[in-house]
Amino acid sequence: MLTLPIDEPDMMCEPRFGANYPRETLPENLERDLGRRDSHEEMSNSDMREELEDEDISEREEDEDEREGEPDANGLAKMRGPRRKKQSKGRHERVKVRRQEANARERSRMHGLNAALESLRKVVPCYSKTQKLSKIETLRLAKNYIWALSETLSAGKRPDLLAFVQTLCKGLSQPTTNLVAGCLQLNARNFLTDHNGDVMFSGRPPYDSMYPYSGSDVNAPPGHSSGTVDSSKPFRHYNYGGAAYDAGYYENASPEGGSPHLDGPLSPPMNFNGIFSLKHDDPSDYSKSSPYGMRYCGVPSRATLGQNSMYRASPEARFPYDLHLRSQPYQPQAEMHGSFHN
DNA sequence: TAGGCCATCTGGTCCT
DNA sequence: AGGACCAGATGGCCTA
Repeated sequence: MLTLPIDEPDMMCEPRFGANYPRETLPENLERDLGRRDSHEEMSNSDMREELEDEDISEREEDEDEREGEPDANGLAKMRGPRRKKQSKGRHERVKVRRQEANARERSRMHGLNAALESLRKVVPCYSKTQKLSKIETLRLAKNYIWALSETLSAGKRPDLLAFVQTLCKGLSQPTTNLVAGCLQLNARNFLTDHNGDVMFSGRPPYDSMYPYSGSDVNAPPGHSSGTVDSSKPFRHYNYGGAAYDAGYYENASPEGGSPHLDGPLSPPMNFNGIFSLKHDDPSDYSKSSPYGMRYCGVPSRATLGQNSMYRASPEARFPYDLHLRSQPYQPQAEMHGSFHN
């Protein structure tokens, strides 16, 4: 549907998207519009403007002030109301051309907006060329992603996968939630979206077999009663891999409610160089060097992820997620790149 | 076929 | 005056 290539330079940095398109690019669109006109068909824009200016001169003489001519109920001509200019052919054409120029500008502006949105798609999790997130879902996911990363930064600890994904999926539609789950090779049914759009944990985390709890009850994460999970409460955090995580790390976590850790003037903290090794590579290299292994993950279809989904985490599966601290070297990203390649 | 998503057109408003 | 921005309307395409 885009009529302009989406691989434009990063347009998110441009203050005004539409203004980014030079006027020289407009005639192509404009000509398309102008091609519908039944007159001036062989005329360039400049030619047309010149002609219209000429017409303006004669217009001033030609246009006559006109009062509402229709007679009223008594048969008398209406003499009140604003004077209306008679629309000469030239004036009508000029208005038409101006409208078409405005349409072309508006199209360009929207193309710029879409290009920026496309570049946003590429930097949020679960980018797929074959299955694009909708505009609204892209914005929601981006917001959640920023929020989750901010939380991670402010906590200064390795984030919990499921809680991170829950934050990512908050408010997203079920298909998008499935998409995120698929990208992360999680079972989407483990974090269901309730009627409020809140994502709730409703099952055993898929990686608990990979990262068993250090506690005695291996079936119940800290904060949950043995063997049962209260899905009405936010998913809490586990210990895995021998590392302890705050039970309240994402407590009250909500992208809607603002970060509880970001009350200061520097909100949100974006100390990329201090904690994360954030690289902004060309999208084509994400699969090789992205600090976030979720990028460029291929999802073959919009099919709902079920219990038998190919994305279901298996004990052999690696932690499909390598958001990590510099001070905490994590397993090589190369192990999982194959899974995420688009 | 209904609903979601999208591009485009259009008129209004605001700003320079 | 002209351009950017915005929101409503409309029609096309796709999918469940």
